[in-house]
Order: sequence, then structure tokens, then C-alpha cells
Amino acid sequence: MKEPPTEGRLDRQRARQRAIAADVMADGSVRIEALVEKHGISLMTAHRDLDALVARGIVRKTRGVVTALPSSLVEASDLFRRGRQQAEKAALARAACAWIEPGHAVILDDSTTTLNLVPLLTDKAPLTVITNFLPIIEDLSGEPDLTLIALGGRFHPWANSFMGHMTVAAIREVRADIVIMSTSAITDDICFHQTEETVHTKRAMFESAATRLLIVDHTKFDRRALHALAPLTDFDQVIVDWRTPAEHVERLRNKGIGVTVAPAVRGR
Amino acid sequence: MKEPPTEGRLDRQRARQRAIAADVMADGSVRIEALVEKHGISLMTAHRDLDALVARGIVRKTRGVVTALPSSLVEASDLFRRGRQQAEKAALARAACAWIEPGHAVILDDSTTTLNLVPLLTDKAPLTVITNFLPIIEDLSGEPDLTLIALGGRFHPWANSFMGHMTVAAIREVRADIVIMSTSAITDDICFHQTEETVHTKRAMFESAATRLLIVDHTKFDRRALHALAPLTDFDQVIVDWRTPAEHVERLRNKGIGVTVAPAVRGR
DNA sequence: AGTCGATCTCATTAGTAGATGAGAAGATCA
DNA sequence: TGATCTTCTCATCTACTAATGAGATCGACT
Repeated sequence: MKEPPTEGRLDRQRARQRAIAADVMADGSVRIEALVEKHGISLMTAHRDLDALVARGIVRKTRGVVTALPSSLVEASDLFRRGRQQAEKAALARAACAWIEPGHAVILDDSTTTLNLVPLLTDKAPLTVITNFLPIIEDLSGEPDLTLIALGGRFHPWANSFMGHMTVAAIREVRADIVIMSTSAITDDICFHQTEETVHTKRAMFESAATRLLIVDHTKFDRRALHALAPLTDFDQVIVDWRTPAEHVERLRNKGIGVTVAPAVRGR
Repeated sequence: MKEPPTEGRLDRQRARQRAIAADVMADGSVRIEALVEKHGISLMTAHRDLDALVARGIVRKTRGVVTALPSSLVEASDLFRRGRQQAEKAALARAACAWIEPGHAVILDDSTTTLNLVPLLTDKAPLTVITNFLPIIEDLSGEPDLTLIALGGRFHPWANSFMGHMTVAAIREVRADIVIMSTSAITDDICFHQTEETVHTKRAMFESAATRLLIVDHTKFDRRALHALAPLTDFDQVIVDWRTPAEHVERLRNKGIGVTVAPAVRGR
């Protein structure tokens, strides 16, 4: 028997911050003292929680009271999104992994799905991994079986990755067998991203790889972003999760796009 | 009073691995069982330690016995560089820091001395830091005040850094105000390094910076290495620690080389 | 086939980073 | 200036991570 009821320290903190955010939004504004009593925490902790929320742009602190900010931002915040679709991402990673053969040179972009892919890679050794994503670099620096090629350049803290013209130049120095990338949003069957730098970097990756894999979880079909990267028809295969509406899958297939539906993983 | 005797878990592990490596090198080859007894550890732990050393290319495992590999690489390994002459390195870092001005673009090479420099950098913000050394990259990725430019390329586990032609190409893309580098050995007042890749990479750094600083602790005058980098006269300033024999300092100065002697830091 | 060594797995333990709270010191407002 | 709120500092605690060792299984050499 395991212990699902045991809330981790980290979970508890996040749950509490969520609850506080909810409190604030419910009433529009709340006294900090009230939060202290309601949640049975110290004043200091209340302040720390609130500062975290302020940093995310969810609430505002003003001398003793906390005020809510427009809810759209709140919902967009990763506080409410983080860690979701974990099962989907794992399934996508597993499906993508099937395309990798020992000896390949693989480009991985900066996305949480590719991060999920990393633990699966050791099975495919020897392998060359090329990436601009710092968490992957850190993970793989300890792996003796894999050759790691980091794509340097300017570091972007919000993405935890390296992007920009230096990164693009570095990518042009390599030729990979396969690139596995994800996207922020899909509109009219075209990939979109939040910033131009992202697009430049990913496009270079795209052009340096023989086989192009796109990884998409079903939420991406509902989202929008500013900068176009490429139409889905340019990819050799699009991998979607099992919760993707059938209409999307069918439409893409009718366009001649290779679509893999990653099935839910059971057991484990 | 603090507790310098209390070895952290991590330190203990590293110290033990160092000791094991020393054992192996002393005799050329050692039985694994002997290591188990000598260090009072389990067979499993011995294997794990050895695997770590194998991964760094320091020793070889072959059915029950461990053999040493050529010592040049071993000495270059950060396992041995790390943690020695800590006071000297701190002093050198401090002296080097005096050359850095806010707004500068600074290249740091892969050395433990430059790693010591990192905590001092936040005072100089805004600053652009360019490096191929993974520990520095990891440290600075959390610093919002500094611009971090990573020099990518193939990862070399024994040095914990990126080197090779991709790295060189990346360096050529930038122009820095100052480069702070160290060296493995000094013979005939010329810098030497263990591998050609190191030399190529450092030379590129050298050529991309307006001001060149060389950091040298006193042990480097007693050591030798294979590949020449550049004569000391090519550097704008050579920073040595206070334990460097006066003869060296004088000789360099007579050659017209700018030499700074970093004084011992007291207190702290 | 038999022996010795390597690896795997899993439970236990130790060390650590991070969260928390109490109180002091610092800001800010009226 | 007084009152109220915020930040800082430091000690304490706790939940997690990583190291470790015992035994079982796997593998390879002769």
C-alpha cells in the first residue's frame, strides 16, 4: 500500500498558494491578516506566498490588502497549468522515441515533452543528442553513453534555453538524422510560437535534420500564438496524444500528413 | 565556531573517489576487492565509484582489477583540480575581478578559478558572461542581472565543458572586452595544456577578447603539459598568487610582462 | 559446467535544501 | 511621530533526494 493522502511539502505549498489566489479572486480584495488566520500560517509565510503570486502577476499587494488582477492572466499562469497533461506528455515522448535508432544524431528542442524523452534515450545508445535546452544539457552531462552537443548562444531564462543568432549559427554547423520539436499553438494547421527568436531557432533545427517530427498535445489546437513557424505538411510525422479530437486527426490525414496517435500508457 | 571537520556526504564521496584514483595510480593496477577492504565500503559502492572514474576516462575496469590510464588526462580532470589551493584560487579570483567593469562582456574559460569568480560577478552587473564551462552556465542561469552566453559544442565530461570546432566557431561570433583564462602548466614562460582541443578553444577565446588576463597559481610553474598555447608575453596581465616564488615574478617583470600578485585573503 | 565478477533491485539511512515562524529592524503612511 | 505594514535574519524542522549495502540475478571466462 502506498500513501496517496500524503501531500508533499511542495504540493502543499502550491495548493495553499492556489487557495489564497482563489480567496483573493472570490472577494476581489482580502486583508493579509485574514489570510494568516484562515490558513493558519505565519505572517511571514503569507507574505512569501503573496510575493510569489505577485511575481506571477496574479495579485497585487498594497499595504495590508491584496487585490485580484484580471482573471484571464490567472488562468494562463502556469500555477494553474503546470504539471498537467503529464500522462499525455509521457505518451508523446514514448511514441517519438520509436523513431530514434542507435547511432542517430537527434536534435531536441526546448520543451517539456522532449525533457520527458530524455530518460528513454539511454536505451538507444550510442546516440548523439543536440539541444539548446539547459535542463536536457544538465541531465545528459552525466551520461557517458551519449554524445552531447550543446547549442550555445544567449540564454533566455523564461525558456531555460539558448536562442538567437549564435544558436542558429551553431545549428547550421550540424546535420542531424532527426529533429523532435514541439509547438506552442496550431492554427489553420500551421505551427505558431510566442517569439521570433523561438521561430528562428526552431526553423534552423528544422533545416538541419533529415527527418522532422512534431510533437503536439491536444491542448495546442485550442491555443494561439503570434509567429508562424511552418505548416504541419512540412513535417514527416506529427505525433498527437490520444485525447486529440478525431476531427483534427482526420483533417490532417486528409491533407496527406503522417499522424501518429500516442496511446494512453496504462500500468506503471 | 563552525565545523570544518564535518564532511558533507557529497564531499566524502568525492574525497573517496579521489583516494581510489590515487591508489590506482600509485600501483598501476589494483584489485577491486583490495579497494573494498581499504576503504571499508561495499563491493557495490566500489563498483559505482569506479564506474564514475571510468566515465571520466581516469581508470579502466577489467574483470576484478582496475588499471590506471595515462596520468596527463587524470591531472587535467576536474576531480583533481577541484578543491585544491582553495585559498589561492579565491585570491586570484578576487584580483581578476578588479579588471571587470559593469557593462563588460567577459569570457571565462573552464577552470576552477573562474568558477570562484562567479559569485563576485553580480556586483558588477550589468555584465555579459561568455563561457564554455557547464558549472558556470548552471550557476548563472539563475542570475537575472547577467546576460549569459553559452559556448556550445561537443561536451567533454572530463573537463565538464564544451570544446572543439563548434565551440571555436561560436567564440568567433563574439567579441569580448576581456578574457580570463587559466593554464595547466608553464614552461619557459609559455602556457601549455593537456589536449589540443583545449588549446584550440582557448586560443579562439584569446583572439576574441580585447584584454587578456591569465590566472596562474604557483603550482603551475612546476608542471608540464604537451600542447603550447601562447607565451606569457602575449597576455595583458598575468595574475599569480602570493605563494609564487619571487624569482618567477621578477623574471616575468623583467620580460616586460604585467604581473599582479594576488594577496592572501584574511578574515572570512 | 563451474567459478568469479558485474550488475540489478530494493530497502534503509543519512544529509540537505527548502519551507516555516518568531522576532528585530526597516519602510511607509497619515 | 506613532502606528502599521513589510522585509530581514536566523534558527528549527521536515520532506525529499541521493548514497549505500545486502542479496539475487546475470554474464563471461576457462
